[in-house]
Amino acid sequence: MNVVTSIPTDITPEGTDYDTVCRVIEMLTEDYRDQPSLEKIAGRLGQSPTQLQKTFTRWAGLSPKAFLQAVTLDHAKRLLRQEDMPLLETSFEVGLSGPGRLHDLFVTHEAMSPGEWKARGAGLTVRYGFHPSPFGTALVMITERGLAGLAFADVGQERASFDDMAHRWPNANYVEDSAATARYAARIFNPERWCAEEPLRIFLIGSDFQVRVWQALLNIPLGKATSYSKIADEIGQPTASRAVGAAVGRNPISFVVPCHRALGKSGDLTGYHWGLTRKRAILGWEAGKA
DNA sequence: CACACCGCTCCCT
DNA sequence: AGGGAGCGGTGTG
Repeated sequence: MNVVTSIPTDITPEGTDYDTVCRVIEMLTEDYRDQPSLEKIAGRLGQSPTQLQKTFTRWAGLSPKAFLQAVTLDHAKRLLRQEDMPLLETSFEVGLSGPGRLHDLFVTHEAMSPGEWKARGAGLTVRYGFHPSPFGTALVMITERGLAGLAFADVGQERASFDDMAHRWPNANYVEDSAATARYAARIFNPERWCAEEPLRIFLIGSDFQVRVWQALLNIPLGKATSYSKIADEIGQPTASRAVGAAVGRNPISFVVPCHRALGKSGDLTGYHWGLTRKRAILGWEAGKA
């Protein structure tokens, strides 16, 4: 791997909307037993309920109350119960990932060949950059064949996020190019720029099994969710739900490949590579877009 | 080959 | 609610 000279720190200003949302989520999950009221939460943040309302509206077009509802276990269970989940398109052909995604980010996907996968990124040039997002700092990685990586970093953890990603394709050549990646970030996190006519090109770098799991994730519409066991069914390996979980956890293109829409069968969130709080935030944000 | 490690699930207190 | 067993893919040696 090339030596990396440019890892910015602390590019996201403190006191952002996401920061506030995170703290609300954390308060709520800490003492979920005695559900603190909105007034109490606002008070603990040193804000008025009205201010909190404004923050959520700016962030996701959602009231705090609607957001809280969207991230409860009950709501997750309802998401899992729905029957209209599209079936997985089993072919590896390039094409739209699924029908009927009116408000969702459209993508076309291309997967690495098994030979390329074994090379662990040899001969691949990856350009990367850090950008602010509704969910904290995002690390965007692109190749000539499309978007290959999207990671998140907590404040001051930019280097750790980069290492996490770079170790996945250790033989690739990494070049800082935030001018190029900024265009991707701007589009990915702005729903007004999601359109079917010009789908976002993504490049799935993973094993055969992993790519099949990630393709299944692409079929989950915005505002919905599925379970690890359902994904296992869809890819034709109904007893492999645990392996599915591991593969979901290795998804290199967070958010765009919606691994946050995979939940435990009971509706538990069970895990997220970039932190459970972030998974809740993304699901809540999407509830405001669905 | 043999492990150990995982964003799982099910069954049993 | 929490523990244990069995599950399949992957990385390491």
